Order: sequence, then C-alpha cells, then structure tokens
Amino acid sequence: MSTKDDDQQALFVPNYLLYLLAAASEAASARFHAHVRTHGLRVPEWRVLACLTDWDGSMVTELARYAMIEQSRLTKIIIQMDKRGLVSRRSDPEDGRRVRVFLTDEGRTMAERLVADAKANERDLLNAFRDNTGKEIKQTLRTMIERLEAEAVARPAPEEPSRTGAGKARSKKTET
Amino acid sequence: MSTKDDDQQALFVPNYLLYLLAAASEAASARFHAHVRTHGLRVPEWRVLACLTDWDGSMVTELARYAMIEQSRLTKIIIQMDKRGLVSRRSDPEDGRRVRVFLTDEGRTMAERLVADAKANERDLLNAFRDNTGKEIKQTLRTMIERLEAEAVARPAPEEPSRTGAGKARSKKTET
DNA sequence: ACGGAATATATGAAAATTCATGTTTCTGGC
DNA sequence: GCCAGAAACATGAATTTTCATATATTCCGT
Repeated sequence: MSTKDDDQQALFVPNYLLYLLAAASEAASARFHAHVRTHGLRVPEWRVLACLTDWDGSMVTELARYAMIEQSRLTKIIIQMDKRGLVSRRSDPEDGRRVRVFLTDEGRTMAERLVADAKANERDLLNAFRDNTGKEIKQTLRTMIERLEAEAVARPAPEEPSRTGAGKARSKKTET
Repeated sequence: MSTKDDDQQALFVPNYLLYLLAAASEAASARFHAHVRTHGLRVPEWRVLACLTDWDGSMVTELARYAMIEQSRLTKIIIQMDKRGLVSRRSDPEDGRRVRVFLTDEGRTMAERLVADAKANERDLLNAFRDNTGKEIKQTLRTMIERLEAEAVARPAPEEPSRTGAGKARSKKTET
C-alpha cells in the first residue's frame, strides 16, 4: 500500500489551506465548467450571464465585483458578448460614465438554461456530501468570505517585500 | 437598512456552491498572493516552488498535477524559472522522455522563505476562524477533493451539449 | 460657474495562456 | 530486432489577460 502518490505525511502542499481551497474549487467546478464549454461559452462568460440573472442592468464595475473579474478584462469580455448578442450595453442616463449591462433575450435564454443546469449539478454535489461534509459547507464558506473581505478593507495589507535583500521584487520590466 | 448590496434574498450567485468555493478561495488567497508578487513571483511560480519543496525532482507531468497547471503552460513557466535560476531541469537518465525539475539553491531559499510565510499566514487565517468555521474546514475540503477526483475518473462526464438546439456549441473558430 | 479630484470605462502593448500538434523516447508484442 | 502505439515534453499561432494609462463624466468646494 502507498506506492503511488506518497502518504503525504508531513508534506506542505497537500495540507495547506489555500491549496485545499483552490483544489476543492477546481475539483468541484471541473465538470460543470466542461458543460459550460460545450455550450460555446468560456467560464468568465458564464459567470457574467449568471450574475446578470441576479443583477441585470448592473454597471461594469459592479459586475466585475460580482463575477470576480478584473474591470479591464470584463469590459473586453462584455464587448465580445455584446457583439455575439448575449448582452447589450447602454450608458446610464443618470450618469454618463456608467455603462449598464443587460441580458438580451438570447442571453437570458442561455443564462436561464445554464442556471438550471448549475442548480441541478449543485444538488448532485451536495447530495454526494449529504452526510455532513457538505452539510454546512456553504454556511462555512459564506462566513469565511464575509470575514475575509471585511478584514481586507479594514487591514489593507502591509508591504514588506524584502527581508534579507535576496528576493528583490523586480518592478515588472527588469532583466530578460 | 439594506440599500446597498441587496439582501441577496433568493439570488442565485451568492448562494451557489461553486461560487462560494471560488470566492472563498480568492478571498482567502488574496493577501498571500499579493505577498508573493512583492517577491517578484507570480502565483503559478510560487506554486511550482511550493510543490518542489514537497516533491523535488518530480517530472513535469507530475508537477503539473500537483500545482494544478496545464502541462504546456507549466513547461513554459519552468523554462522561465530555469533561466531565472530558481529551478534546474535535467532529463531523467532512466527515461529520456522525462524532464525532472529541481530547486536550485536560490530557488530553495526563496521557496523555504515563502513556505514559512505561507504557514504563518495560514496560522493567522485558521486562527481567525478558531471558533468552528475553520475548525474542520480542512478535513472537509480534503474529503471533498478526494471524492470529486475519484468520481471524476469513475464517471468521465457525458456530452449532451444541445438541448433545444438553440445553444449550439461553436467549435472554436466558427464565426468572428 | 470653474477647476481639481474622483469615478467609470476603455485601450494599447506586452506577456501569458490555450489548443492542437510536433518530436522524441519508451513499450509490448511478434 | 522491428514496429505500431503510447507517453512525456516542447512548440507555434491565435487568443486572452494584464498593467498602466488614456478618456470621459461627475462631484465638490469656493
């Protein structure tokens, strides 16, 4: 027993919280993300559609936060989705700087179908962890996120890049 | 009360398991990832270093699995890290196809420092959830990953792209 | 009403990532 | 030993993503 894949005795990675979170997220999402791709959408696009089912007409910046996509990137994705007819962009009459994003009929159709699929998939997932593993996982994660985000604004992270001087952060374009 | 940020009553996204997992992962990692960048490393590079502290000398394919990075991408990242002197690549004498990756002294120094920082950061995180939120979170995630990966090999995901025929998956390069 | 500071998005160029496929090196029969 | 097929990496071209900044509006204080 235990010839392959180490017994991960005192290994760092397999027991590191951030790794476990990332790996769990990946593992749990893999199947559905593949499903999304069969519909001709990339994951970020699916996220946009999903967010719009909840917050149709929200502005780019908001959408970026909801969908966890950086603003500049989201702008480009939205422009593509617009050309493709999944969403429409209209500048806010109240504030000319803002661009509000709406689902088109086609976009809504696709969004609603995928959300339904997502819910079904989620049911299966939670079901597989019926015992207790998945029992309070959602609440746990919610609490986790809340606290972390609250802390993020409260304690905006220090700097301290160098310690011994060996690992000098290279300001983007140094060397090569 | 509840003017901003909705009461997320029956909203989909804020209660969707896959969203919660991704968001929790992001929120939990944000600070440390920023720390990593101040050391002139990108997240994937940090992952490689971390994995090598556990599995120094592993082959590219293994490393890719451990670090959750696609092979082709990892190859490119490793080549860069090699040039930069963080790792060294040597073809396996036992099997010429394989390329084994090792930490250089410099790489090990940086890796060990960051792993120490990561552990300290993890302590803080788990500490902040001392109550019970973070109590069994790790075990929960571990179980989750195990089951999901087991299931992934057992039930290799079906196909079923179209349902009504509306959302035809576009095979990469169809339409502009 | 004016100018400076904020906000909200858009953009461009450089770098990274993806996908499909090419190479090279083993493996297992025959 | 020889060969088809598999395995492990590397590559190239097309796309995406990133980062820094430009642009356009709105806000505010005076």
